[in-house]
Amino acid sequence: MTEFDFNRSFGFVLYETARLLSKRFDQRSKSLGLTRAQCQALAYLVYHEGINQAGLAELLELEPISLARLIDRMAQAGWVERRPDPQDRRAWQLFMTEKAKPLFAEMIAVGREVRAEALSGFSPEDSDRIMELLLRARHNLSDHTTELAPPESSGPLAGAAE
Amino acid sequence: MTEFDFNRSFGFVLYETARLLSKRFDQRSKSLGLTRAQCQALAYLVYHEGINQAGLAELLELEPISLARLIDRMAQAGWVERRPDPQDRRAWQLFMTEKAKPLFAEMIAVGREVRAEALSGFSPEDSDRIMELLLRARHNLSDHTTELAPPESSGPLAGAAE
DNA sequence: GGCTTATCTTAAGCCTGCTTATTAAATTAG
DNA sequence: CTAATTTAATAAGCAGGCTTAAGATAAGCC
Repeated sequence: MTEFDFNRSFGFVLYETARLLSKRFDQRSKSLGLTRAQCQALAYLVYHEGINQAGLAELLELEPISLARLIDRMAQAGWVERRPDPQDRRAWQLFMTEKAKPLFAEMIAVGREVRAEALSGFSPEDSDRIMELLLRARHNLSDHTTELAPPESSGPLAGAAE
Repeated sequence: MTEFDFNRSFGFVLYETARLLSKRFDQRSKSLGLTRAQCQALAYLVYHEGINQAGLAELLELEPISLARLIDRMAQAGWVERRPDPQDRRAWQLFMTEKAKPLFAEMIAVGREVRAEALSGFSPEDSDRIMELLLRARHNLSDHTTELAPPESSGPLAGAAE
């Protein structure tokens, strides 16, 4: 009779793996002054300048209030600027500051290092496979599961996704 | 020229998937009065009665202080009891209370539901594969990467891992 | 116009995790 | 035995999630 092997419980394994990876990212990115969550928010913001908080929260799939406080800290640190939306007095338009722009190369390098550590010993096929399977799982858990995956679109950081 | 597709960045995808799944678990387990993290701690505790906090933190791969406050809340709620270790006056021995024991079946059911949602549309091979790949990644990110995976051991909840 | 509903943001309060640092006790070195 | 080191637990302070609820504005309907 084998133990309920929580060490092999899907949810626990997934959550721990993500937490350990996030911890590694934060350790390595500490010199940047940006956390993993802030990097992610900035990453989306680059391609959606002027988006409001509700829209960015939608992209990041987190609650608007969670994003609001993330933006609070980033605005405080000078990475992000809030400008009033001239069309909608309830909303802010969000912009990266010039100060934040030089950080992209470093963010990408940190991401690459952490990914390499996590996927050490993975064949290219294994790496592709885990991404594919995670994307499917994320899609299943998403609130808007009817939407399609976003198409490859143009931008200044071609092929950098890891 | 394709965008840096953060939507396909390994770390971001992994983290989001885990967060969405954890959110689902907490939504469904709210009636239990236990969060995902508390369920996980209890799950390990069942098979390690009398373990101290440092040991349990090691099993869960989180920092001792993180576990200490988790245990604070669980002791407060009456799920866990701290008893002084007669051999070591620094340490507590941790025990599940009787009150907590009936919750296991429900915890497992919630885990099963959430897993089914996440892995909807996955073939059995896909399900096995994502677990295997996640376990390898977690092992790579673990602090004690030299240790082997734990063997199948005996216990009262055979084959329940999902 | 006026009412109702929906949307954007934030407040309050909570849980979970981290880093850093402290205290107390056990263990080891000399 | 004593001193130095290690270990168990906790304190303080912070980031980042959540739920629930509120305020302000926009949009839609009559």
